[in-house]
Amino acid sequence: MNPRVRFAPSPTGPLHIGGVRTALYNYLFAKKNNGTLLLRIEDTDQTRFVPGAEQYIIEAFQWLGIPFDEGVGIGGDYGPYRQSERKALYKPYAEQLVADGWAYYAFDTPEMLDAKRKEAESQKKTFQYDVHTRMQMCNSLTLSEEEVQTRLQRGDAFVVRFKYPENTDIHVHDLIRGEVVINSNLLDDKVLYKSDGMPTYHLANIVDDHLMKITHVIRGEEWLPSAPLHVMLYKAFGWEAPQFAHLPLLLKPDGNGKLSKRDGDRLGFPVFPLQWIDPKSGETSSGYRESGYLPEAVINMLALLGWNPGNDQEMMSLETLTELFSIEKISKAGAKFSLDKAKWFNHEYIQLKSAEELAPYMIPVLKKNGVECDIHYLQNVIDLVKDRLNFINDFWDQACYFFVAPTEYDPQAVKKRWKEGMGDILQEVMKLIESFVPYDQQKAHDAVMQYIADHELNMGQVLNSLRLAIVGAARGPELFTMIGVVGVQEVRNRLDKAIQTIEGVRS
RNA sequence: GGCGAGUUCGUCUAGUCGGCCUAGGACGUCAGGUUUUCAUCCUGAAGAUCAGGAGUUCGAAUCUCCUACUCGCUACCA
Repeated sequence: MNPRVRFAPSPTGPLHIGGVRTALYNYLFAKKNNGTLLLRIEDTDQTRFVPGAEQYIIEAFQWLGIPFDEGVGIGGDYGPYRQSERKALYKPYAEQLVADGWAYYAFDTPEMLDAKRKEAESQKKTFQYDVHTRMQMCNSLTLSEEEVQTRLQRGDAFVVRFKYPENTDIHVHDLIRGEVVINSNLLDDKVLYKSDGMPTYHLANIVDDHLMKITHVIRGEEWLPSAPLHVMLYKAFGWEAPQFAHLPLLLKPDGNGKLSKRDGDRLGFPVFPLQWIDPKSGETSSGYRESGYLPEAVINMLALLGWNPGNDQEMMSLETLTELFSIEKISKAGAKFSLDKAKWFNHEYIQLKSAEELAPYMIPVLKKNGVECDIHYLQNVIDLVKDRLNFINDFWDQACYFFVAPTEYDPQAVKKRWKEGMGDILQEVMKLIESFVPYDQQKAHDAVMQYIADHELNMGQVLNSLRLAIVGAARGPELFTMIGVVGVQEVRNRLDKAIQTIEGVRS
């Protein structure tokens, strides 16, 4: 049977990069095995719902190039795929569990539970609603049948809690961690169905995974502690449980904690695929897309954070990753996010792209700086500077002088290169360059070199001074190539201006 | 506190069921080289006694046990 896997985010905000990796692994696993990947939105917590989050999630995966086969925004035979739209479906399952003795109604109010917790705390203990305490609480196990019915009919608030069997070892077989065993006496009777008529994650998850014929649950390690509950639920329903794989966590670059929303802007890298503006606070969180990352680079980097192909290969397209992916090679320990490595990946992926492919990315960068230009000119410039780009957004910093003449000249470079009388020398050099019409890079180069040799000039000073006039600093690509791209006439203009500015100040 | 998981260079990791590991690669770092400049690029170097301890064994990063530390969970959140 072909596997069916799901990515099931909660629309409580922007999609975390750790979530992206979880989705990616699900995708890779599905594709590798000719399976199906579906997107389910788990919006059972109405209090945490954030408008726009769902759309954000869909857009993020579009940008990343991770397509879903089924689910919200796509459709499919197992919908609806939004849990809020499946609300009515869960209650009978909760009731069935109660009827079968796997769960019970609990009428304890939040205040009562709070009091219990405080009381336990004062004795330096922790209150847990479990096999040891449930008979002291207000529920269908302790109340009479009539009382329970009365309360239910009266419309009293209630929740449904899972009733763990006593002293039973629960085995979770995890594809990454192997056998995990825990005794039921240690577990608390989790709420399955809330008083607001919504299921909790646990119930909705199991019911939907079953109904949607999910074969493999690949999710974050934070779910490992509740996995025993989930296997018990499958047992209680008499359903075959899917295979579980709990992924290692993505850790923050400094310290050891889980990578969180705050870390991104604190450490200078995005934690979200796309920029996100919080609808309530208006606070902006940066995204990979807006920071100038290529989706291919983000995917490659993420794939290697907790997985490897078993050899030294690092550069891998989504297709290659799919080919090579296997759950067995997923590591157990959490992985720290590394900005340097992310930067390196992005640099590599930019190099892989042609100027034609890169140009569409650069046009917005230019626009932001008030520049519009010919596409061929742009491509020429890209060819010249792309090997020095780590991010798309570096383009302006690395290439602005191709579009706007410099107005300032790096004083350090001026001091070092532009010696007395340089203006006159450059006038001569410029005349040589202008003598080739149309511009001939090789000939111009040779002529200038000859001139420098004949006059016993310092090559570094002459050429860098000319560069200074064009760029405004001691940087940039090969001089004569650059002159060809910028254009001789423009170089002439810039030189005149530079001489005027630099020597004007001097005299 | 309880429960669970994890622990190889600064970071990501390789290390198939013990020997080929005097622990390999990549990022980063450092040093050279290329270049008229900067960046790129190339070459090289430093860098983990495999968390610590005990055991099994002719032989352990690889098996067993103990300890330590880190993380996760411990909500009518997911």
